[in-house]
Amino acid sequence: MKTFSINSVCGKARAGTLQTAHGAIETPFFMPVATKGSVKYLSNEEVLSAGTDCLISNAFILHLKPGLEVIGKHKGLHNFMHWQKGIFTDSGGFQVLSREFCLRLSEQGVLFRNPFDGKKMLFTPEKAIEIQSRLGSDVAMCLDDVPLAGSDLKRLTDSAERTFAWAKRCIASHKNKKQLLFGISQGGIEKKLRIKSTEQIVSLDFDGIALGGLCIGESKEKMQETIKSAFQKIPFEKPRYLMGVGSAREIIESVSMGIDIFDSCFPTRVARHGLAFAFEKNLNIDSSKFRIDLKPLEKKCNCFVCRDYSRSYLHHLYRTKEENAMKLLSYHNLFFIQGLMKKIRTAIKENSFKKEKFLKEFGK
RNA sequence: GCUGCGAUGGUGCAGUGGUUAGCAUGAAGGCCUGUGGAGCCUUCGAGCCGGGUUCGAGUCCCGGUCGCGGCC
Repeated sequence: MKTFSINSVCGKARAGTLQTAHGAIETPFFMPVATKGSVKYLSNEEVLSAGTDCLISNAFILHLKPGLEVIGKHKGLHNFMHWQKGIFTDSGGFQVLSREFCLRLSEQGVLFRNPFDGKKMLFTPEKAIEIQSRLGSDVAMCLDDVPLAGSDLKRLTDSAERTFAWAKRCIASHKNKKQLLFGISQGGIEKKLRIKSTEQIVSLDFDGIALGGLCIGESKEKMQETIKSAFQKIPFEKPRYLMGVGSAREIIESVSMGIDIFDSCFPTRVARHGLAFAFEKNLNIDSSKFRIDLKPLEKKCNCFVCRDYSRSYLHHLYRTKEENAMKLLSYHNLFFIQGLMKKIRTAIKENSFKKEKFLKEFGK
């Protein structure tokens, strides 16, 4: 059965559906990040009502805590977190390589220290696949080697080669028929390397192709150039996933180039730092200019936060460090981005998607 | 009435007789993009008043004002 079908094309932008074990998900879509099985400050009911069809959780983090035994008792992550729509799992490459965990990186895998018991453990591509299979996510991601922004050519080359080697091991050990598996291309913003890496990943017949190691500090222009060069090698019919992108502007730009899937902690993280998305200009609710402002965050937004609460109240909650401020702002930002995605899908289907129009409306 | 202590950015504190007086918080602005839970950056903003000692005082001395405490 075909897992991905493209139903409409508008320029390079496409709208389609990704078939998963938990239903079809319309593309392009955005996934909020639920690393530990929860989008920070939001209940899953709220995540759903904000317009979310799919979220992304983290295999590496979840296998450390609560562990597969606990989640296994629930027969998988969907039941454990009571979320019956789509779930991607990130392998954990992004985390395990951080200074906090990583002891040594080798061809075999990543030697890391488990912070909960201090034990040294080896995280391998096979392990990443096994964990994700047992979590029962709809889409598993390969373990990849994510270089830091600004890495030199040698590091980028190593990372791309290791990612390819690991991708082969991931695909060889992936037996879960109900679960899709996406490969990840690396290569930073080095055009040749990125093209080569993408070519290698594409050669392995994954269910989807992700672009990794982007939007981590490089310029937006470089990121776009990189996406364009990678796209020379990704077949039209494959779902294309740009990892880590979540601002309205970058989403619009990327959709117009043909990206189908996004994930990012951006909307919810900036919410926790007091930034509320809006059409004219994003607003920092911390600013005292909102002390007495009876308007909603965004008058054209239909979310319950904008319907029910004033900027003044949200400013007060934020200033007094009430957790509700985090929740309400997170909800609004997620609703805002999911509203954008819905509008994008509709526009593509109606063949009226215009990047400039969307940027004017949403992009700051 | 006597006496002790104190007085430093809006707020709470630090400090040394000697360059641009620190820190926290606050205010203004910016950032955050495959998240270990409220982070990061830039800027703004001050020594109660009046005398004196000294080359030089926020710092030492005298007087005053205000605040807190004690005593009669």
